[in-house]
Amino acid sequence: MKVTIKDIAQKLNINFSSVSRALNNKPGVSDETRRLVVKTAKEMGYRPNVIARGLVSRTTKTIGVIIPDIINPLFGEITTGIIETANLSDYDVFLCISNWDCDKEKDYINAVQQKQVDGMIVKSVCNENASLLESAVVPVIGLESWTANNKFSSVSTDNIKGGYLAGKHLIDCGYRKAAIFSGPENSSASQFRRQGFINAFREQELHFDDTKFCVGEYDIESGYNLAKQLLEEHPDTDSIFANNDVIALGILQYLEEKGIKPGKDIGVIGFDNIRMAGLPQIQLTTVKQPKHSLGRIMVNLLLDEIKNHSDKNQHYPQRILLEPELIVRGTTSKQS
Amino acid sequence: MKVTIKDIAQKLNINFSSVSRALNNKPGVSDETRRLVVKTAKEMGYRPNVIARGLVSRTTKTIGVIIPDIINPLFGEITTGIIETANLSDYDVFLCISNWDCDKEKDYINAVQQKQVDGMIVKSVCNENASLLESAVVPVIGLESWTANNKFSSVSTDNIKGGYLAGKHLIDCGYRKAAIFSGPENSSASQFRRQGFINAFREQELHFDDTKFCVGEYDIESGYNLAKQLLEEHPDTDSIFANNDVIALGILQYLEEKGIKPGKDIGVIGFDNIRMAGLPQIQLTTVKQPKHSLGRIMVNLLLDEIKNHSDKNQHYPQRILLEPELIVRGTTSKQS
DNA sequence: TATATTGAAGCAAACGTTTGATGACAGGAG
DNA sequence: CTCCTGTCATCAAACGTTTGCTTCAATATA
Repeated sequence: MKVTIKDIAQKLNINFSSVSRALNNKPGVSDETRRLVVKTAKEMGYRPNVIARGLVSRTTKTIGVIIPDIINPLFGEITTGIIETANLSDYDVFLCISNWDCDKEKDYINAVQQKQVDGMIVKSVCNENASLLESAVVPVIGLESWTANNKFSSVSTDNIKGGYLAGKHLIDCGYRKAAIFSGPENSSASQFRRQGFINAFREQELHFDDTKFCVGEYDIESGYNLAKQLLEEHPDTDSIFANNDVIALGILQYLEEKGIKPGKDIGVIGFDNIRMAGLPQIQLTTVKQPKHSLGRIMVNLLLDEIKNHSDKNQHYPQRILLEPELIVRGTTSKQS
Repeated sequence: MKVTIKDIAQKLNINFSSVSRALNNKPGVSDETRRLVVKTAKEMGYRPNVIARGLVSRTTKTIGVIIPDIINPLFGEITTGIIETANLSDYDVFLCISNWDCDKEKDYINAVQQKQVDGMIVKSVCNENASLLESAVVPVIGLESWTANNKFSSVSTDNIKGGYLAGKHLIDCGYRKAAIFSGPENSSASQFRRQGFINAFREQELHFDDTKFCVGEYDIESGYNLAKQLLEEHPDTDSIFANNDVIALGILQYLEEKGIKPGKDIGVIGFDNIRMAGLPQIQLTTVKQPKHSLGRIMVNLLLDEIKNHSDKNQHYPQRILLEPELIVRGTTSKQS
């Protein structure tokens, strides 16, 4: 049976509030009773019921995390960063997987609030939920969800710069007929990456052919299918910027099957720098995101907002941008 | 401000218990008040406080999941299966990452119980925590943690059979001087895989050289390092059974760098069948685990035990074994 | 008409904590 | 000897629900 504060009090013939104060190191109990309480609490195997505590303190030391996918190692690493950082401050994490589904995301946003989380971190997959997030009763940190007049803070890799790095690198290598493979969302992330990419082309007074902006899913199959489709329709394409590494892996799969050599016959650059990208068999050129840092910084920001949540008026949404980094490997190379 | 059941009651000038009954479709309220309550509850944006509800119902509709690593896609897929299945029954998931650390695992086991989870799923990384799990106040399902006299149920791929499939396949291909690369744990999983593997050798009256049972971590680097070490010390090794695909990827990385052709010069077989294993550049022969099913079945088993948790006496720990499947790809082939 | 039956509403306890208010008692100052 | 101060303990309310019990009026039954 679960032992409560009252069980301890009864056993010691004292009032249960003394037990509470003793256990929480609050003043108002003599050293002797305190020692005694602590001792018997341990003996009886007492574990505070944090949900009862939460009822009165109105905090649960829990944050909700809503992400679209946990199999993609990008989110795996970000989530690891989130959980590790949260744990340092004794917070636990409700993990929810929206599976890129807008309705499911909406349900989760409501559900975690019902569970009285102290705050949430959301990688939103659609704009329709923006107002739901803005009207949340707890602080919200968005991952890659900055829009012009955001009501909540957001952390992201600098996607414009990341896109630019990708574009610039392709140009430097001599590629001129590039394509972009984007994920499904019309989120800021993919727009910014595209924008940065095109900026790089403009800067050199080069033209990016908009018909080569291809939208698919964020998975291997999609990369494979888009590559097939694109290269059949536009065989002159000389390079592809995949919006994430998983898509790029799909591209590489198609190229391998067709005997097209990435880096030689066609340039491929990804985004994220998941671990697989560095394998010698893959050697994917990519733009690195500081994945663990993203998680860590989001949590720190969130905990800070939780702390100051009472004085609403002094809350200004922040936008934090982390630096991307170009990682050059074998799937791109100087064209002669 | 958060709106409570009492706010609604006050607005409607009725008692708050009627509101509760109305909202929960319990008898004892007239249809008219029920309609009225439901309507104003919606208008006022009422969201039940599930933790207060949990205090009285003594359940939280939450399960704790403790796994060692979320970046490995194996656990990513299992976790996805867990979360999706749990959600179907309106359960949420506390996700904890032990990072293969025994102490951290212990802390988590205690922490999730304090948070009053209704049950937990644990992939334990060390035997020391067995008693902690057995004395848990809530049902526990182990992932790959069956021992002779288990007190809690456990779900696992049939690792003996999986090991056997791997061994048999290597033998069928003509490999005779095999090595095993194991993860760190002395858990049942790795022991069973080894045992099955050796059974296959015994069955053919072949000898497995025990000095080639190598213990490392479950990551790419470890696979790389073990491969380097093994092949320098035992250059006659003709095949390696990696206890998971990530280790195998590390092996392939080493082989690639050395110009050794997997499947031709040396056989490599993994375990899990993560998605990367099927990439044409990788083509890793492996033993497939039904990852999503593992998650699903663990949750169903757990929810069942939660339902019947009251009558302790009729609780018999079950052991559920799922079928592994050999997936033959390019890193093994018939030797002449 | 008197009594039993029903249905709807209200009351209050309980879940396990935290915490402000109150009380008892001792020791020190005047 | 009285008054004040401070320490430690108890009391009780509160957090937001659920739920058993009671009350009350209206209706049905005899």
